[in-house]
Amino acid sequence: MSNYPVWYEHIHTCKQTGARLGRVHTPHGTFDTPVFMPVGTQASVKGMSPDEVASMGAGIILSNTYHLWMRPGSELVSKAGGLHKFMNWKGSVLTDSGGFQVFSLARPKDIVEEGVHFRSHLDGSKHLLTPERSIKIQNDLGADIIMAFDECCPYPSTHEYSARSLERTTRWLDRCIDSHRRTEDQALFGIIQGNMYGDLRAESTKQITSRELPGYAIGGLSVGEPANLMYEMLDVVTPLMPEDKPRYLMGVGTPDYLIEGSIRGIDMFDCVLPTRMGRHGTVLTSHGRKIIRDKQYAEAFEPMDDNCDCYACKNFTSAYIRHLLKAREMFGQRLCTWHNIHFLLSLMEKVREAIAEDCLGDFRDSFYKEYYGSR
RNA sequence: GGGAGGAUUCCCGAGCGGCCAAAGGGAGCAGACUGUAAAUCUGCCGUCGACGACUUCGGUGGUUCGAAUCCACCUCCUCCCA
Repeated sequence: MSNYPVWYEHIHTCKQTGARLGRVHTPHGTFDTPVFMPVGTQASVKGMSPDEVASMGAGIILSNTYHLWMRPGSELVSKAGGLHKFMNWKGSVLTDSGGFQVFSLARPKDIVEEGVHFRSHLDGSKHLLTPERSIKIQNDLGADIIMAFDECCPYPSTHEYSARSLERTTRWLDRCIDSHRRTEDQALFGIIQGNMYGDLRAESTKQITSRELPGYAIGGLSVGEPANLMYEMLDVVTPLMPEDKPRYLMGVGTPDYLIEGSIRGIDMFDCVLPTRMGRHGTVLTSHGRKIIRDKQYAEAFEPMDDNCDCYACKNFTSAYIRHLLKAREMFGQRLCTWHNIHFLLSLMEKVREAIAEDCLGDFRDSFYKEYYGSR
């Protein structure tokens, strides 16, 4: 069917919006797109067992090169038989390259042509992460999809810096391609950068997609810029991307971004938001965000979301879950996480149905009406 | 019966003459969270018509320009000796 270990099967394009309905095939199964990928940075979706995550319908999860490199070490994971076996996840896995850590780690970081000098957040020890090393680690981890080592430059950044950063990301991509050793069962995705500059985004897209790869990602968005700016960038980039490869918008996960991204032709999304927010006591519902920890839910003897059929909503009341959260019982965090992941997975399912029926625009309108409310 | 210590804002607990509406915790309240250094972080937390004013530190009186802080008595706790 394809020369790649991971390939995209296009099923339908929404006549109303142009959104893509598809299916991605990997060595560990297939999943329908647009898809939301829960994040399990340290080989675990925080608080959830793999069975629980799978039972919600997740076909693919994310994990992280940097974290697993620092602990327990990629050789150990390799010895264990790879990430899938190590964590007993039977679906697909995507590993991020550590590129995002270059951007997010709040400590002196030295970005040079060779790579990035890091200090471990665990013990302060010094390390150098390079494109070659990132790929080697990801080869050891054994995910189905691995990501190029890129530089995700912050917002705002100057045009000049963003341009230099973009060029470096492309050079790093070539080094990733050259050092990739498991091309038969691991698909390497390139990452488009360019910050918030249309011309740079276009240039980066041209450069990255000129390399023959099984998929492409858009990085460096959703880093604090206004929503309109992100949509503007997507409108520049997605039309320039090949139609026969999956398109992954990195780090995006609010319901509105997922819908708007889908409309703009994105196939894959990931975000820590549902798990982190869940642990912090906030849930996404069909009626908008609810800080379930707040006093207003103290006597809410009803589900967090009356339109939800997740384990938490089917079995427990807001009042009970609020109590668990206030009492710092971990089950409360688990239930909120459970609900949030389920919420986004089921949102994507509805998005896919709407694409199939050529009415994603209508779906968006009715979803927003309910989510943001007119109350 | 004798001796010693103590009572501080919801709780614990600093403070020991002015810089004290009173440290610091906890609890409470509100908010943030977008390729996870995040079971985290931030703000508020005496009252008010609030960049100022007013009422507080067991009670009542004193000393002092000025007291949660010093003195006297009272109330209540705790501990030690009989």
